[in-house]
Amino acid sequence: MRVVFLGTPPVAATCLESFAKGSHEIVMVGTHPDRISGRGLKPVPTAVKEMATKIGLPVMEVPDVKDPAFAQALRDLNADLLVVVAFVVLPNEVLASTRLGAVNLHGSLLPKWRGAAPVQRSVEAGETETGGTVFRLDTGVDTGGIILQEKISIGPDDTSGDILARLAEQGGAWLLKAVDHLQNHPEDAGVRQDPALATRAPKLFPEEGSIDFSQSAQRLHDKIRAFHPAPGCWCRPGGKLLKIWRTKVLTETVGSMGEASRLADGRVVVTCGDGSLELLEVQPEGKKRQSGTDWLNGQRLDRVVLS
RNA sequence: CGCGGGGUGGAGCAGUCCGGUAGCUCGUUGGGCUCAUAACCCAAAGGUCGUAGGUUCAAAUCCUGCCCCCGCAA
Repeated sequence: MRVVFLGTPPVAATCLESFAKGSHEIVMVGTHPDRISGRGLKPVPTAVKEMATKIGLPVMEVPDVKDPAFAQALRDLNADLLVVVAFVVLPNEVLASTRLGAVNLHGSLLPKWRGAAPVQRSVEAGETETGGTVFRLDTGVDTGGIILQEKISIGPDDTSGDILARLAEQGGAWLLKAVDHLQNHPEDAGVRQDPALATRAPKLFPEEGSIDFSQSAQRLHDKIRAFHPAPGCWCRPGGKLLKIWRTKVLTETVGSMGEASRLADGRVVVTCGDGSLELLEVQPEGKKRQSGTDWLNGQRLDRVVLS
């Protein structure tokens, strides 16, 4: 089939790479324009653009999906299907621009965790299982009929980054399978989602990563995993930002709540509301990531109040 | 020219404002103590202070250029 691929972040790029190895012809790759980003505010191409360029596919930058010119450009491509991974909500005119509409890969077991951050929210909730869903796009947010759904497990120490990598690894194959299916059954509208089971997965914001050490160690551990590798969880000992990247849940506690101190063997732990967290990897403002032990070594103190 | 922090033995840091012996917490190595140990005691090795110039009797420290790392913001 003639397909147009739409996507932006690294996960989508990895899916594109493996999807491109299938038998379908990718007639165009659409992605966000280069963004002013990073230190120095230079324009940076999206991961999808870089991947498309690398494997020699034509790229189209899409500043605004609601622009009629976009829908027209798609119609001109005379494609059978839009394959969408982590893009934006598409208007009807765009969905109608191909023969069979559009399919999307979403990082959850829909109808659970609809929205921008399904993987992060499921990790934060302490779930042990999630997955990927390929469904037919409609104008709602992740509401369309389900073509295919695959499960993956979430380990007790897995981060959002780990799960996203796993999804990206398999996403292309899932998309291929779904597109093959639609090629043979173009009329299949997919399995309807039960709205009663739907939950929301809103985007993570940096300020939401603030750590309250009165919460249980397990809950904080889940949150820290969810916010890894972005935007990160943090606290402000002495007013300066300290990111907490990796932790381990311990039952033993030392010192008072919110206080980081050294165990006899050198491990650094902070007491929480229920249990404690060993600080495996932290990052002071303006510094590189380092082990909790290294960090406390440099503090010239035996204990540091984190919050 | 978006804002800001940083580069000092293997690691994390102090010292820089107010130039004058290279310091702290660890790690490593050797020895000791111990039934034993990641604990404790003793000792040792290990540093062109990012880099190139400048000022000075003297520069980690003051001045200038360059390289590299990171946080915020988007």
